[in-house]
Amino acid sequence: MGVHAVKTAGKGTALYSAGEPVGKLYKLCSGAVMLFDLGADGRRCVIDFIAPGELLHFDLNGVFDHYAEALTTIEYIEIDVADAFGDPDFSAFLFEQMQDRLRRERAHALLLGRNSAAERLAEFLIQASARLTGPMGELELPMTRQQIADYTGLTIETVSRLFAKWKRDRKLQQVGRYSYVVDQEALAA
Amino acid sequence: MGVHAVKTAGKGTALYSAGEPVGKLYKLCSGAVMLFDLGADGRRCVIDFIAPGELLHFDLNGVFDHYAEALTTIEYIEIDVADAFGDPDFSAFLFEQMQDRLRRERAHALLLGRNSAAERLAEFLIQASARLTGPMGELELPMTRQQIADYTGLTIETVSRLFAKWKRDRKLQQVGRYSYVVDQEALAA
DNA sequence: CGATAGATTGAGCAACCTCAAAATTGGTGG
DNA sequence: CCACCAATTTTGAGGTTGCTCAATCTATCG
Repeated sequence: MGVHAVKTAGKGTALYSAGEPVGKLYKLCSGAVMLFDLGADGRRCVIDFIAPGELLHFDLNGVFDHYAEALTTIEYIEIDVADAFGDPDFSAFLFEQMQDRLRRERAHALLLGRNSAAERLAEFLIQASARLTGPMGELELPMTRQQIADYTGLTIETVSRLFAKWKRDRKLQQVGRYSYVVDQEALAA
Repeated sequence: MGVHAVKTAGKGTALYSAGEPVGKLYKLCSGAVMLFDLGADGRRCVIDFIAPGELLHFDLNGVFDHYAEALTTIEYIEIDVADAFGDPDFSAFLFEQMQDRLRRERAHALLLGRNSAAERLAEFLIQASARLTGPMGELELPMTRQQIADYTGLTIETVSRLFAKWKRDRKLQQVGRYSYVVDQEALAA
């Protein structure tokens, strides 16, 4: 594998779209990326949120079957698909990343299977805390209410109401535009 | 990879359980297997249904994080995890299987994100038709209503009511204990 | 033939969605 | 710095869907 330049993209940039031929693999270095899909009826479903160090997708050929969009200004590396099979170290990395992603997709399905809106959203916050926590222990949620709704299978209004309720109950504190402090104990109940 | 004997297991056999140390990989030869998870509260969530030719899991070490149970009498092969890395052919197979599984998990999440019960269940039948169709074009559903409910995030009663309604509307015909003929066109609407 | 697990059907209700309006935020330019 | 605009979020009221609870029906197996 050769040396790869770190590229930059602004918030809102579409990194790739469904239907485009696959060219490169992307490894996120900083910032956050959202992966999503569009149903036949235009309904959007958020598949996953990507954190630094993770690969965006695992398709080495064919066309993309989902969309990737930067939630913040990001830094990332492009990796040529030809490099993927040659390097045994990279193969091992690829395998681990796929395992991780399978686990997360499973956790996501489990979240969506939960019946109550409160359980779904609490589970989302707990999952997010494990991966998107900043240096000071605060949770960074650089996504809109709509995107949270599309990840949890709820409406934006339901998400908004639950956040408001939890703020009143001191289970959730907003400490910045996108920063929260979460009482995981309280939310788990 | 050496020669592996084909093993057999009866309907209802637990192939592995969450928490057990991973030993072997399993490739299904005939029959159907259900993968599922148990929430902290005992709620069961069906992750996937496995068809012949597919691997059950992709964990090479550590402990299982889900359960696998035979839905029918099955035949399968056990593969030693040590063989996985050596053989390049098997590595490629493993990679393809993981890609397939990621796609299916994604499709599952998309299904669960749909808002109406009818859409979720119709999507399940359409997905199942693509993978679990028998030699004569009939859909084999060797799972209980409860298992379908746990896969679609619905209750058993809702599943039962929708099946009954679709049978009345001739969108679904039951031709055997576990066999159906599906009018995919009609269900997609 | 009885026993047991699974499936069906019905009635009532609560949770969440829908629709609508107001409030807040962030960005832009004067 | 302030005014204005667009986008997002919040809040409210009402309606529907699907869940809950409960009883009946069916199939399978000893």
